[in-house]
Amino acid sequence: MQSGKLSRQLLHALGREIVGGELKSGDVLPTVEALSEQKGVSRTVTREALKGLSALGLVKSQPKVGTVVRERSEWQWWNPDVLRWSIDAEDSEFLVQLVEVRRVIEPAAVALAAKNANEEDFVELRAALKQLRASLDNDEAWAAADYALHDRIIAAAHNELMLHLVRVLRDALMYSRQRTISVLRHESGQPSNDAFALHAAVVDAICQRNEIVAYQRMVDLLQSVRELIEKSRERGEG
Amino acid sequence: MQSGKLSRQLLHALGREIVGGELKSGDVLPTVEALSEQKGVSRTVTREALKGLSALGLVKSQPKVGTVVRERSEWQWWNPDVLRWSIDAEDSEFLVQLVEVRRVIEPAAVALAAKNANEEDFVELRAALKQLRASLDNDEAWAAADYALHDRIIAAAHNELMLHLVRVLRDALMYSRQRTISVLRHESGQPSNDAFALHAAVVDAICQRNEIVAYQRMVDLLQSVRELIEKSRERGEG
DNA sequence: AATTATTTGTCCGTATGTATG
DNA sequence: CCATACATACGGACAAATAAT
Repeated sequence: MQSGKLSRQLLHALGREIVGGELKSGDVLPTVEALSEQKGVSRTVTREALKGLSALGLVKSQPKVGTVVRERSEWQWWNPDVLRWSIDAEDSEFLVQLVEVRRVIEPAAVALAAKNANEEDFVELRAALKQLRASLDNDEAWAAADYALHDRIIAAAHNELMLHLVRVLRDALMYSRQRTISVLRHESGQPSNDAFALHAAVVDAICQRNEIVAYQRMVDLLQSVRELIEKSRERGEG
Repeated sequence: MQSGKLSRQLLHALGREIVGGELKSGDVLPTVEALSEQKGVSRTVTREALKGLSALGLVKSQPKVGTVVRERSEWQWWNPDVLRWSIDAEDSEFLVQLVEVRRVIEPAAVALAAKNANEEDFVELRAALKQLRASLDNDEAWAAADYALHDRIIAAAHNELMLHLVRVLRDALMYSRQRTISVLRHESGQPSNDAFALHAAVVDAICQRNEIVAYQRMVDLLQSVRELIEKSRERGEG
């Protein structure tokens, strides 16, 4: 019948219900038997789905009591699925928090890059910056070069944990922006000498291994992107 | 027979083998049949364990090919279990990265607190700071007050995602320090007027809503803690 | 291009452990 | 201490997918 992964489908369905708020903290899910019948799947599938929810901290299963939804504070927020379900829930407050976290995490990652970057990274960063400058006249090329540069910057931190964290964050933001197409066009800002200068300032600070300045320059950059997005919204493009 | 959760035990056993490096990227695990027999559990249990590993991004299962260990870049590093297994692996490089991430995340969280704290938070923060000052003559009370203050600071950021991130990070660090007892004694530094001043500077910056200064003051604080730990190690207490 | 072998994915009848009342 | 209800565990059978021949 379904294409493979029945348990994954059920996992996502239940995950969305919980994160979306249809099932609230303390609510008890139907028994494995009942759920299986409701969804038309076997107990094995249901059990695996509940196992998955349990691993994400969304529910807790106990004999006799059943499977209950846990507090939000117990959820594993930094799991990609949980993040996506949260975005799907269209909670504007959550989106604000997501953007907010990016605004402090990325500068922090840049500060780490300023600390850990080696000569090789400097070369790569300057090359990526050069590519960005060469893309001033092409929106698509600019977006690609912008993405590549940001990626290079994080990689220069030489920290697997930070790299993964920023990636999860970036993926979540990109997913959320698939919903507001007009913003997507501006996600990396418009090509301009000003925008380029902001990027160059970040790279310069890293190459000087100045953590504080690197942090501040990234804050400046994100701020400018934010202003561009807000302006485009004021013009009714949102 | 066994005490509940057989699948969880198997999940942890396999997780440790993978994260610990005994099973390397690309390695193929035994079939469900073989694993079940090896470990003396049913196929149901084995399947659930593999499902858990899959959810953590540690493995990928495909018909005919089997269950293969994925690249480190695919792992969900910010899952508490993955972090613990990584710490158990005794990879000194990983511990360095963990401490490093803390060194930039906590200041970032403080910067966020400086942005989002309200009057109520100011009152709470000043109270926590007062408590810290009152604990200058007692190591245990100091540690407790220090912990409470840091908690208050993060809470002032009013951001669920950041709160959870810092908590996961803190839990991981505390877990890793259960192994180096002597460091544990100094985890919050020694009570001193200098240490208190560093904390007060952080709180002051937050209350002035100065993100940059708050960030820098937290960097200073963590740096001083680091110096204390290093000194204690030089004295042969590590 | 088709067949086969292998392995995961799925289903379900049954048995056991455990906590509640 | 017993009865109940629920999760947990077992294992035999079948379906689906895919690599290799």
